[in-house]
Amino acid sequence: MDPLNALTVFREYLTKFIVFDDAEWAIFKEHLGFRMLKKKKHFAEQGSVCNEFGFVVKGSVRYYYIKDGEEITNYFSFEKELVSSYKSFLTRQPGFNYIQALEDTFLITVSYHDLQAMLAHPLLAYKMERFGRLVAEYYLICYDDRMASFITKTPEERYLDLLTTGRDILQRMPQHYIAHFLGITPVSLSRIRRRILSVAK
Amino acid sequence: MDPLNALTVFREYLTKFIVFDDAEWAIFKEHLGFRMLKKKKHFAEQGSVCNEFGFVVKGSVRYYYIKDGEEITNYFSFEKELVSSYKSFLTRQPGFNYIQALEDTFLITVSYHDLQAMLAHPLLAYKMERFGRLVAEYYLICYDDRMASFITKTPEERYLDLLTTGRDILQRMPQHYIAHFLGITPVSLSRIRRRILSVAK
DNA sequence: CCAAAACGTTAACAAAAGATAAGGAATTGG
DNA sequence: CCAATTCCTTATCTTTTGTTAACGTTTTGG
Repeated sequence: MDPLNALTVFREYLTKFIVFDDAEWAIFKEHLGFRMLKKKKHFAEQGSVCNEFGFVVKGSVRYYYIKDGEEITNYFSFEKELVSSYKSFLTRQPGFNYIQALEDTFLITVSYHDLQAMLAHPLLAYKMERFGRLVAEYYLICYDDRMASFITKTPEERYLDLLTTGRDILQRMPQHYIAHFLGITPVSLSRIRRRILSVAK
Repeated sequence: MDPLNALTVFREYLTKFIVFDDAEWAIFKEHLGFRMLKKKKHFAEQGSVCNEFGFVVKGSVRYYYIKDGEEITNYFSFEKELVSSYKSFLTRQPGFNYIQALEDTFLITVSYHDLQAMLAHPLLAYKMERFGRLVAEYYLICYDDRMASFITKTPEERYLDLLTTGRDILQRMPQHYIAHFLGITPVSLSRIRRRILSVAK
């Protein structure tokens, strides 16, 4: 993956939240890192403080917890999405979840230290605060939608929703990860699929 | 409720996120509203754009959806907490949930229009962006914790957690609201309680 | 290329949750 | 103050999910 091209992709993505002029971008750029994460390697680990957030240029990751010795997948990120163990990153406390590359994954990263430097930089501070606000609001809304689906819908309904909106997840993730993402066991998801198929035909 | 005292409480609460000096506060204050919400009256309604966020000075509210004609309670806010139908407020689209006062509730409010004015005000813009970022990050973390509990825990475990951390909710909310908040039916919560009692003794 | 691991389905049984209804206690609203 | 409503529990029955295990298929990694 060509870093120059990756930067272009990232800058384009950021316009969703904020537009940096060339002078600002020149400074911003200097605070970025690049990271190649081999398949199955971790971006964040339980018990460790997450020191960076990332932007997926190519590849994908899953978020998971370990409960009773078992991995429970919680979330996924794909190309052109941000990645971080947000709580740990923001609070500087050890995190509870792992983030793992599911294929060779190329990331642009910003360390906590560099983010603070940009937030304190006279020429960037205002836009960085705004950027942070808009990103946090964006993810807040995502969480709100997801919480609502857990409160008001059955696992089967959540799976049906996913069928219409979860192209990447459905096509690129193994089913047992999807099951935990929906809040159920892999066996249960397999049964739901059969139920749906038998109704459909 | 005395508005002057309420403003003092609100200013103190805000220091959790940001400290306004007297000049800034003088401007900020002018953008606030006060609202008395009688028991059972709504702060936000399904299908309407939520035009304000609030700060609960006294009282409490619940958030709920209507699904298949039934009310499903999703969340609560008590004294010294913010209230809004966030997604609707932020996106200016009709919201999906109701917010209802559970007792006579006194709120300090900020309209979307006033918030935008403050975000655009030269003397406030920077701190308001920062304030917005920190608030959104705070709630992001709350959502993250709650999602994690739905993915990794059983309803019984979530109720046990609530017993240690949910004083306000347990003492001030009827049990059938708490049940939906935990993602289960009231009948099921009643059974869980019995199960716990029979184990405890 | 092959052995090992991972994956999805199915079955059988147990545990839990949903739906419905009934009864009694507590609350409420004129 | 009293009738009506709301609330919680309990019981019964149905549906769904969890658990464990087995089996065949696919994928993986040396």
